[in-house]
Amino acid sequence: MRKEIKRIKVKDLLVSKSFGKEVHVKGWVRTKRGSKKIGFIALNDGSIIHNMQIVVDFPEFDEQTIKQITTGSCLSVTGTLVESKGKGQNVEIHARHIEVYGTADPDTYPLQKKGHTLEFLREIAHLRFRTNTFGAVFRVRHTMAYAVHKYFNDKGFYYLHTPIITSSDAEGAGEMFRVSVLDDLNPPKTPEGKVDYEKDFFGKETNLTVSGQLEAELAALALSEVYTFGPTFRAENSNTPRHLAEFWMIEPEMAFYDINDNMDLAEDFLKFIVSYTLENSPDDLEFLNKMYDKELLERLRFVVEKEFIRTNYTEAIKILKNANEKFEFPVEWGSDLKAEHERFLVEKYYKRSVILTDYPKDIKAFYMKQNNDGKTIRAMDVLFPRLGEIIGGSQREEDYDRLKGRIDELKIPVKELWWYLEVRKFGTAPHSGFGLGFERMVQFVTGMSNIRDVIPFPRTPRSAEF
RNA sequence: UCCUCAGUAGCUCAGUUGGUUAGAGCAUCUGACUGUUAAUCAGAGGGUCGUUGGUUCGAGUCCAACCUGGGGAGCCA
Repeated sequence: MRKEIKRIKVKDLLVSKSFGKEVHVKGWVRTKRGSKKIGFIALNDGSIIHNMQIVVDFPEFDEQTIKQITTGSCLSVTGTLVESKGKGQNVEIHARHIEVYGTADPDTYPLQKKGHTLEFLREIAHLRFRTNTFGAVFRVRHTMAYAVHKYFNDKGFYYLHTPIITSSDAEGAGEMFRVSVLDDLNPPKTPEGKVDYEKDFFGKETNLTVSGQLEAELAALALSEVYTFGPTFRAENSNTPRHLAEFWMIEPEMAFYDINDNMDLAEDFLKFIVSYTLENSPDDLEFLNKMYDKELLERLRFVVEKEFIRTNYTEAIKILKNANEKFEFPVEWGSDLKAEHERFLVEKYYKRSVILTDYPKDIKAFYMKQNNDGKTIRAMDVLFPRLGEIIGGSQREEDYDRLKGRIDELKIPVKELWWYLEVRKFGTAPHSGFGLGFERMVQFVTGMSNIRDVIPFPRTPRSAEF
């Protein structure tokens, strides 16, 4: 029985200087090439985008083992770490012993050495992690998720887990997925003939959450600063490269923050996420820059370095009206900005990230703090190049009467929201918050143009495979 | 959901005004090569042309519906 040497990750071996030492590495074969006598295996274990080159003197190994080493197979290799004689890598391993953990039949294994389209890889999402691209994307996604927690933790925010099953559809943030255990063929009915949700698991109609904001506000009015970071669900029939039915959203909520504090936080937060990722995932970002988007790194640095433009909705309307630009949708004070308008402001007019504030109250949610002009509310949208709105937020209406008034105006059922109103009755405070779609941020940082390529297993209309 | 483009070998694509037996590159397999870098060179195998129906002597090609995917729009994060 051979004495087992501890396995070392490729990432660590590539910078190792322990030449001449016996090492142990495990991973998946990207390519095998060579002649009858000598072979080269590119081995990747996901720890880094780069591969470890394994040099094999074929005559020293039995033919059966060598035959099993094909693209996609999984190996455990022991050998000597040496300085590479070839160009393209600094170190390599001269194999002494190879164990094949898992074969990958070349006739049926769908991944080749050559590049594949992202569309094809989406159909084999269970295997696409093994490509350079998706390895890079999901390592970057991790780095960004970690950066989110680090940022808020360092600032004294508490990570709050808001419910995934909810009974309030108060925000009106979109169509919801119903959660029910009722017999779908023969549900209990009320005397009026409607489905009787009193008989359902929770005794009322429940859905998957579309936002954790309302609950986060409750916590903020006690813990001061909290944030959520969790799955969010929208049953909208949206078929675009920017929408998912299941996505991850980040929602900080802060007591004693006004709209300006809120903007400061949003800008600082976005810049931190980008710069942290630039610093901690340089190899992956460089790869994505080279393969998919030649201006990616430049754009990321630009976001970090340049101050965001801050202006208000009314000013934006003026600019758009005076713009020498043909828009498909008309620009009128009171109507919401369309994607074309947002992109014009960001990409053509200011050529900067933009924060717009003070939108007309009728195009925004009921909970936003009303300005004294009676027409606008203290909303803020952060607009990014390519993506448009990446953050939507506001100062919240903390005044009980004004909030109640708005709820009544919009005929929102108060009975579902008694708790939300009650925190305005007891020790209310000015407070603010915003929401960020995590995948959209990952899109921005990785340069991936389709949101389905930045979440491991995308859920979209008519698609829930894997 | 609307508009638009596409679906041909495992992958990426070509296929003329409708006309004999549907092609290429890569991948795969076999062979050659003692240091390769998406290795190279030679040969071989590989197809219900998305599905169904229609027009026609004849359909990969024309028409219709549907399915799947891309892009744009709406909804939104």
